[in-house]
Amino acid sequence: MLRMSTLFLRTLRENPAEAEVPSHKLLVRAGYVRRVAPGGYVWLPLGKLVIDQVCRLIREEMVGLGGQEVSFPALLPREPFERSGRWDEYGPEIFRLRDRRGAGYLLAPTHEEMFALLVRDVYASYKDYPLVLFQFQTKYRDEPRPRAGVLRGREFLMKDSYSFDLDEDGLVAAYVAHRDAYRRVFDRLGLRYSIVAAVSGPMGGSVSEEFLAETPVGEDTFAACPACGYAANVEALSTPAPPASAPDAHPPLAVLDTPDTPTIESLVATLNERRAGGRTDWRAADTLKNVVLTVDDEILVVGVPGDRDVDLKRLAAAVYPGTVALFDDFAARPDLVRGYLGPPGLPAKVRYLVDPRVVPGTAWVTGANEPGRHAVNVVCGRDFVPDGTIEAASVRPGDACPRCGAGLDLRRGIEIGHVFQLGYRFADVFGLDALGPDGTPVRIAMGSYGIGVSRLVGTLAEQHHDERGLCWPAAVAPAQVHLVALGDPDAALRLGTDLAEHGWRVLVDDRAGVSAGVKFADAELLGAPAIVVLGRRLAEGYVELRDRATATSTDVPLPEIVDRLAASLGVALYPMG
RNA sequence: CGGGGUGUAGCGCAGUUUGGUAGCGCACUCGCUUUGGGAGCGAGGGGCCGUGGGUUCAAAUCCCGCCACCCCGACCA
Repeated sequence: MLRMSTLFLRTLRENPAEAEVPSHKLLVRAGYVRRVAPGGYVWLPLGKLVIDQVCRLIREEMVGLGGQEVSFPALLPREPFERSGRWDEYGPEIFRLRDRRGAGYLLAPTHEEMFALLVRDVYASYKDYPLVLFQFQTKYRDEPRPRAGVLRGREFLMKDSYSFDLDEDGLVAAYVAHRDAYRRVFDRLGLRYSIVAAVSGPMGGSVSEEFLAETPVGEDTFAACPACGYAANVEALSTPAPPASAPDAHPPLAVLDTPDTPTIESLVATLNERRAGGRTDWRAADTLKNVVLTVDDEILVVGVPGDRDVDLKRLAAAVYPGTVALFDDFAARPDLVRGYLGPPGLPAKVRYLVDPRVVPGTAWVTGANEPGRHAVNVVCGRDFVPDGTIEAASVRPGDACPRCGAGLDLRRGIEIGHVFQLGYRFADVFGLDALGPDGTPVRIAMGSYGIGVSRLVGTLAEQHHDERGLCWPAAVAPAQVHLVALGDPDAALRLGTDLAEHGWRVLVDDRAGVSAGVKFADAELLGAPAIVVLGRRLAEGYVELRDRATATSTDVPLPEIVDRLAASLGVALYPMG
């Protein structure tokens, strides 16, 4: 039982100036966290209780699928990460440091290497597998821009687990078990989320899905199909290609003078003014926009329909692990005519990739590679042949679902979990084998599965709050019952002790000399799901039971309060500690 | 990385234009009153004015550098 009179807590009446998103404002105002560094937060007693409850709940599910808990250091030697290539691949996101002898270390952004090495060193036989290990560990990533309180920090708590199997079927089974366990975790937390196809990034491997909690402040955009339920991160979304048609069905290519038309908008206006090709219905979608980029040090030109932009995140995912940047040194490349680029006549050595919508037989308006000139009826497959296709065009609501063709919705979400079938990437690097029954080594297939625990707390606050404050799900609330003592606190303390003995986490506001209004406001801000007021009707044997989420209240005879709480909380009970 | 904004007590802010010993609200301490929706009166404590340099008799205030935080842009061929 916690007592407000001694709890290390000071609520704030006003929002912190630095906070923008609701969860950040409320977690600071309600005294759950405080910022101590860019992207670094201290968890105060109430916040720590929530973290612990979330960990407990996740741990139950991980143990439930056969996982065994370990704990690695966050401070790791650099060699394993050099061997896997991620010392370089992760780039500036890794916090690197040296010890007094000059040896290289890092603060781990994730632990695949270490788990692969550990299992290799401990296990040797096929009889040892399958295996799932997990840990709760602080991760460090030098984010370019920490944001939104605990939603994107540079130091954060993660549950990461790793599966080790003798074959691909075993890996799939472990993957499915994790996916199911994650669904149970997030369902028990009352989160609204979607499981979406994802790109793997520095993890490598083929199959990966993200769990995205829907909220307007989310940093990930994903496409969801209202018809068939398909969902994918926009970075992983594939574009259905229209059927190819005969390239000869179009009039021959013609070059027009189109002065002062460096943008798609100005080009379309000019085409319509000039009645180019006898038409006045030219649209941006009739043009082919050619964007010059660099991938590492190589120049890449990407062609997308003119009504779309190149989405650098999608492009980066498509060319990973290459690093993408916009090309801007046109002065050094006079053969790349800025504003008037087109695929026929591009320098031969420049790689040219197009959006999947640009199929053979489609006709476009493009630059003619001369200042102030464009070409019409530029037909793919006749006038130019791209080097390939690439998923780089921006995704828009209504784009076709790759599975069923219906129009997609675009939504925003926070990545709260990610599951990967890594396959053999790390096992290959470290020689992770088991000796098989026939005496030959069997390479171990790995999976990697993460839940951002500290981010999850921020996400819960984001999805469970109202204008008065937080509103925790009972499963992880720092207190499931908040007792407000309006007169002498003795009765509340007795009831609190009683409720705690029934297994509830209880917070009693036993502060002396604090007005009822302040106590009510604090109770609503702190967000316990059930609030019990011991006030004016206590003498008659009644207390008032308030439901934080619905803001409804009823007077309940004192002897019935335990049953009423059990009914309204409706969850399994977990004793504090 | 670029642009904009902001750094003054634990929190929210004024003061900077026009240099002259640092203020308000909340929070905190003490006293009296009040006690079911952020109470009243009175008396207090607490600040290297982000940081380093410069100008000046004198700098929160003017000048230069740096750091941090917030927002926007990461952008179109």
